[in-house]
Amino acid sequence: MSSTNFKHDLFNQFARVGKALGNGNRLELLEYLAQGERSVDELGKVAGLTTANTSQHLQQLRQAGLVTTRKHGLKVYYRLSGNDVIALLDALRAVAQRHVADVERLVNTYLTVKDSLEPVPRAELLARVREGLVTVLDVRPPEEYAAGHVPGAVNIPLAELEQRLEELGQGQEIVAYCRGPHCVLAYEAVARLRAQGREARRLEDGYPEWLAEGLPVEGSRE
Amino acid sequence: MSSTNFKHDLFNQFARVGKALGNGNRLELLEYLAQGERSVDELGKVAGLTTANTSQHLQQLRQAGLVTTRKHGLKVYYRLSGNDVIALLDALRAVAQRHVADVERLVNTYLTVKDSLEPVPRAELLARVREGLVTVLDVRPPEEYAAGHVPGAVNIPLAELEQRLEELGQGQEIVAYCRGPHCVLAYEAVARLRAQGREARRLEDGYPEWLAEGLPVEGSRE
DNA sequence: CTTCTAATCAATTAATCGCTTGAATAGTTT
DNA sequence: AAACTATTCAAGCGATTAATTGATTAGAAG
Repeated sequence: MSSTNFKHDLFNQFARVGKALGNGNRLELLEYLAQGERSVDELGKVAGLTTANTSQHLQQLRQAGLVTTRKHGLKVYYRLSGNDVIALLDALRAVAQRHVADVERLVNTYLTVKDSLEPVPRAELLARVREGLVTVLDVRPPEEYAAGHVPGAVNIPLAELEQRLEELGQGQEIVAYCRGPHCVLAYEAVARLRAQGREARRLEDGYPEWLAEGLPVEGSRE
Repeated sequence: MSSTNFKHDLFNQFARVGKALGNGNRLELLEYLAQGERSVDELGKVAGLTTANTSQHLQQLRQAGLVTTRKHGLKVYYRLSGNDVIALLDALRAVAQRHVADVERLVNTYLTVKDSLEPVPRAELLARVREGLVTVLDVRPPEEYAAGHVPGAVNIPLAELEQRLEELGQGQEIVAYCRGPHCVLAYEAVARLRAQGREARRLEDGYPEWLAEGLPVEGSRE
């Protein structure tokens, strides 16, 4: 095999991964899987796709090496192949945010208006959690919280936030997080908390990035 | 706009970048551009594509925000939009190498047989260069070397390596590098140097990663 | 001004992709 | 065993992609 053929073959293989990332629904599925293992049916429901369509997209992701499966009874559970997939997703999103004008505009008009403050770095949050100086709020759905979360985080889905304010330590700053760097839930939570007179900020990125950095995690995920 | 629509729109925009990465020829073009700015014609020649085809692929990359252009006379020069694109390419290749069996096999059967030693970390090479304890060999084509290279690196294209051995400091270890983590040229150079009784290793990854890490660089690139 | 050159544009064609639909497979429950 | 369920498979159809070809545009050189 000549080195040119080698290079072509190799880069075509790399392109398989790129192709898998070239569909919005598949990227959404990857973000949901970054919260923890899920079955096809569950993924279809949360992503708003039919089971058949979900299954086909997952097959694509699997062939590209981005997810792995295990079977239990009738159900097939999918999960990310490793934390490096989280890093890849983050690199993709970072490039898109910096260089794709439509992304910048979407983020500015939908997210930044809700919270324009700098997010709290993970290392800083970890230190403050250990000193009990902050309340951590996880606004994801309960099953995602159960799969794994920042130690000591309180899980309150957005719809219940106003009714459960007293569960969040009085007089403490609240740091909210969600599924990733562009998750509306955390932005919305921070806006609502501030409207109630609370001091609130977002955690930098989301739970998957906390996990990928090797920081301590609570929950059934390991 | 509902948050579901926002999410779909946003992830579809992210997918634009993914799509751009979903073609082997485009990934090769990105790797060549990571060495420095090039014109369409030059890129077509080095990638083995027609100018028209090259131009179309570059348009795709440009619409995805991965490259930018400037025009000088008849020529249009393309360059990467930023170092974060290098990081994205590396994340993609890393995931593919770890999770795509065909990549693993290609790398093992074509690269690892030429050099199975651990590459030299960039920080270590930088320290040893400053102490004059090592010879750095850049095996890329001269125009890529001229666009930017590791300080003090000697540029010898592979075809001239055996004839120009005496240009490489006697009794010193040689650290060779090339275009990126899977560049055949550095692997081949190390194998040939060892066959000549020289002590030789590869630099971890390649020049673009050196640059992206903010380490000192020589050449017309800035 | 004419000729040449680099890049882009536009159209064509075959291949691939995404979604839907319904059948098939494999496991569980009654 | 029959009925139910979760997932995959297979086929169909419209949309999109990649490479080629030739025309067009814009700049340089003679």
